Amino acid sequence: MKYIEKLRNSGLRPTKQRLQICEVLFNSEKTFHFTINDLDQKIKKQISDKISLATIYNTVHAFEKKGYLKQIPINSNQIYFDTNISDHHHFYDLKEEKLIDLENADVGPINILKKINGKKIKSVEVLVKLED
Amino acid sequence: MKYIEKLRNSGLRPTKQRLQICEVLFNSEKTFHFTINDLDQKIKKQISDKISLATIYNTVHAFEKKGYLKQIPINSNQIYFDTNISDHHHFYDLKEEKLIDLENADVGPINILKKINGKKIKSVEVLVKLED
DNA sequence: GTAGTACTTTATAATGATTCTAAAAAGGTG
DNA sequence: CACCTTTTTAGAATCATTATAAAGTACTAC
Repeated sequence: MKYIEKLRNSGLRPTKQRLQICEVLFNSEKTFHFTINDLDQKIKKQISDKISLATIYNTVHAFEKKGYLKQIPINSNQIYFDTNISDHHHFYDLKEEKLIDLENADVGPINILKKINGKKIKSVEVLVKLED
Repeated sequence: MKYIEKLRNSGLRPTKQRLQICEVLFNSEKTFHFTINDLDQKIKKQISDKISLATIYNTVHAFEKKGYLKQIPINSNQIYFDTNISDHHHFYDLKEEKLIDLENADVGPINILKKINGKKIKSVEVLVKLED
């Protein structure tokens, strides 16, 4: 299986559940945005075994920590994740409550002029809210 | 009282509670970031009357809708608000879990090249995550 | 392969922020 | 003041997320 090494290399045991979640998350043409609830539904559709909600939470957090998923900073009652881990940004359509990718090339270069002593920049994320 | 007109002009009755919350939010030299819990604490310290938590929620949402407060897009278990409603951005210190204002001038001009049909840009918000 | 250990999964309970409810209180108008 | 509408309130309800602790599984050494 193609995800066994990936998991092992990052110190995660390649359990059946994790491999199945990898299939759902990473085995698709396009990257996508999801909430835990979205993912739970998707798993129910695509996987015949049942995976407990707690495991889904654990796995998503583990994958995020390892850098296989990114959280999308947005105010919502649920946390949004992205399988696109490249450096990029988002549109947020307020009416449809939908996220749309915004590649780095679609945003001019961003230069943060202010420096904070002893801290370094980990990421720069742009959220563009859209209305009709 | 200086906030009576402000409230009346936006169609909100100037109740005792709303005026007191205005004092706490807007009667300070500097703008600040807060969660509902932060605000609740601040009110308890500064105001002798008790204001119910439900009223604080109602009022903050009403003020946000009227444009007197802004939500800060950030993934957290609590919603962060800002009394600084000018067009600006934020640093987020991951370790200290603290927000720091980033004026527009501290960020180079941002040019969103991609257009979405039938939608217009309402806001562009930048979140810069900081680590040690 | 087996034994031992550490990690993982699981169902369920607990937590905690936010929203809902419906009754009491207060503001606004004539 | 009398009336109607808006607002406040305490407490209950909701819902995403996290904690718990027992059972199951992966890995390592022999």
